[in-house]
Amino acid sequence: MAREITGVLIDADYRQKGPDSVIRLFVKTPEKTEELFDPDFEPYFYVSAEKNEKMKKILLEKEFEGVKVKKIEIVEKQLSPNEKPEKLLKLIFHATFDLTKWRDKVVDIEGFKEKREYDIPFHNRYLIDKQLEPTNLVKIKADGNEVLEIKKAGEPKEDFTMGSFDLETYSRGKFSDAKTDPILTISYASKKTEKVLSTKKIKQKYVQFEETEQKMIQALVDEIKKDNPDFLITYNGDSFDFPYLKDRAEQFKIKLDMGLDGAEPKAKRKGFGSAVQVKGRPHLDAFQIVRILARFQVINLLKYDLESVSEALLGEKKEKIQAAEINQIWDSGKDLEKLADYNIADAITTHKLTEQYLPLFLELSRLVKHVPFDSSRTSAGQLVEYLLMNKAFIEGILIPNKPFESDVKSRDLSPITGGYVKEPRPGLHENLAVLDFTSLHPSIMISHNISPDTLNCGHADCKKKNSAPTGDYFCTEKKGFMSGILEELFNRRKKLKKELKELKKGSREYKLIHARQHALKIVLNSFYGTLVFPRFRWYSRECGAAVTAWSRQYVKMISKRADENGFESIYGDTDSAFLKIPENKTKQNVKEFVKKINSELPGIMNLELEDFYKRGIFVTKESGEAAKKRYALVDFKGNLKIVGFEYVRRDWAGVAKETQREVIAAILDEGDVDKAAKIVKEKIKQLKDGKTPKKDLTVFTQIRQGLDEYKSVGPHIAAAKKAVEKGKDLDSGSIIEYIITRRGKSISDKAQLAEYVKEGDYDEEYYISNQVIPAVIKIMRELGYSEDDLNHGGKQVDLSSFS
DNA sequence: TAATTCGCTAGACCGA
DNA sequence: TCGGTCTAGCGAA
Repeated sequence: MAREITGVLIDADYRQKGPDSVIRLFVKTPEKTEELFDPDFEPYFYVSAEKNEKMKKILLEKEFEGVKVKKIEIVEKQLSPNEKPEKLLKLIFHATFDLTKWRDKVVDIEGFKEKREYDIPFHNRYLIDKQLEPTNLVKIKADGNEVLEIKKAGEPKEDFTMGSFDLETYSRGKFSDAKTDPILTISYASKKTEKVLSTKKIKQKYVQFEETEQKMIQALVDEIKKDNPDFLITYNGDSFDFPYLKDRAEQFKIKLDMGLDGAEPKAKRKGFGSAVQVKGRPHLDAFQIVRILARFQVINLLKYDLESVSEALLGEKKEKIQAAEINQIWDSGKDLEKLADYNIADAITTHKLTEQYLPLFLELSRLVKHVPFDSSRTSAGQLVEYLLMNKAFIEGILIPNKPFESDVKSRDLSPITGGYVKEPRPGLHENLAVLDFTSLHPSIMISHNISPDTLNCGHADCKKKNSAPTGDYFCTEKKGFMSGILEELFNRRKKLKKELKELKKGSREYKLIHARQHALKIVLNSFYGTLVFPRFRWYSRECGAAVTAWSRQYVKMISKRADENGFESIYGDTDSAFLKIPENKTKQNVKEFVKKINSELPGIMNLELEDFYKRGIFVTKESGEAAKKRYALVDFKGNLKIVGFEYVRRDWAGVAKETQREVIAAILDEGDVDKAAKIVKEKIKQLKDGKTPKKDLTVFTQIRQGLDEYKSVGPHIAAAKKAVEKGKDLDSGSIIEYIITRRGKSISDKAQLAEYVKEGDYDEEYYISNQVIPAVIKIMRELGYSEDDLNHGGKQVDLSSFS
């Protein structure tokens, strides 16, 4: 009996049914989430040959490791945007692993020219070919659970539900080992319930006592099934909670059938690590989400444990309980309440965190046709690649292959020249205006129609009108494949931003549209970088080089024009110009200047007045040249903007960073150099007196290689190695928090993990000479102070003589 | 199988 | 013990 289903497409994968790989969909309807199969969709890839008919005959007979092709169609496709459609073979298979076998062997057949689209994951292939948008509605005609017809059907009105869980484990040795160490408590949180399962009795109302660990794990599974959330959320569940839970469950022979079809969580290789999938009830790892946000520079934190993230993103302070303390609480049976509170807080925080960012990832899913499981673990490359793959499919153009390793290597060896950074005029400046280009790289690509397929089109007119400073030029007659999609995305975002102004902040609609434009922003900003990413399918060195060459030309032009117009251009970095407004010029003059420039810029390119500033300082390096990418500004409301300096770096001690900030504030905002000197002297005195607290002495540095791979062992590596000997679990990726103590010869010798250091145990000489003084001296020097002046006597300098 | 290049700085390393 | 060079990390855009 045929029936019609309308619901939200929440997940997609495939199952093996006999010889066939069959697409499986999870569709959430108002009643329940349905598991459906689409048996009509088959794995395929393309082959072009010298003689198609002949090749077809040969291949139909062929058998590789006992596997034959299911059927072969002859289709017409463009091999690239500029080529005429031509005939080629579409090899269709029963199963994905048949395809995998064939794609390697088929290259050896005589007459073979090329293979294409042989490495698109089956579920993604399906979503593209059927033009479906995960997390949006689909309308399905089905016979039982078999899909007869499926198409997209707009946006859902309902929000998704989430359930998060978190484990607390015992550590018999140095750290928890699932082979021997039990799970102590498990928290679970959703909109409907908050509870902690525990094998010890704890008095809070939300704690549910279970006699054994086995029963506790079973209770978690039951809880998830009962609560039935759309998504399952963890913080670092990909690497810790799920692998641990699976290991323990196996030992107790418990089936973790928390998936919708009764399936157990399954680890899947993904990027550098692995991701854990729960079928039909997608598992989203909030830690992965946070990492992506960090990569896209949506957030920037000292470290990414749940406590730091909670405070920074939710504004909620959360106390961390160390593994040793968990053991102690458990063994003594004292303070079990504290452990339960901690455990439930983890689940609740994880839930809130995901709630905040889920809309963004849902929009990314819709935009690039990724299931949420994938979009929540994506990369810039993937986002752009899938957008282009989708466009290629729609236009009947074949997707380019991924490059060979040899190509990747050679591409790696010839980087392009990047943006232009003007050497600043060092010193203190008054009355500044900062101008910058809005979305410089995308706007250049759109305005100059930069795309691999418009490159050097052969038209004399295009060469005359649209040549990059590199000598390459781009077609002005035909819209480019890449620049075309960029323009479309750009216009969509522009429209959304306009809509946003009409909406009430905080409303559901506002959040939705905001997330949508944010998703577009992330993708728009990713295009240029992928162009020169060696593994990118649409890599084009010429296009990338043209973008930056034009960017250098434009930013230099602004600087020059500013000078010609009676301003003084003092600095600029990639897309900006810093102007000093002289006595005889006004803010209005700056605005007029910007307007004039904009009337001359091509296409959608736009110069923006970022802001006016009362004062700014640029400093001199040891070499005597002015330092780029380091400056501080103060606006007319007294707000400081500190860029590049130690203050914004996590690998400097808080005492140095804070002193630097206060010095900058005294000088820029109050114009009081002597106050700045006093601040420094006071901090030095505190250091000498041993009064500076640990937290202001801690330096954060990430380990970025294996501990044994380092040629040069810096303080963070030395501290980490010592800690590993004591049993800490530290490796590539860990962020080391260390302090320079008094014991040892070199700085590395003296470095110890902050958690092992007692208050007051620090090398004050190091913190004075290697932290505080270097952080402030460059700034003070611009105003006539020397290191001696700071360490010893006072010196009176009048600020007015420097401005 | 993590988008790019430009730039600054500290501290180890190494040979004289 | 010194001074130059190299390794390493992080930030700007």
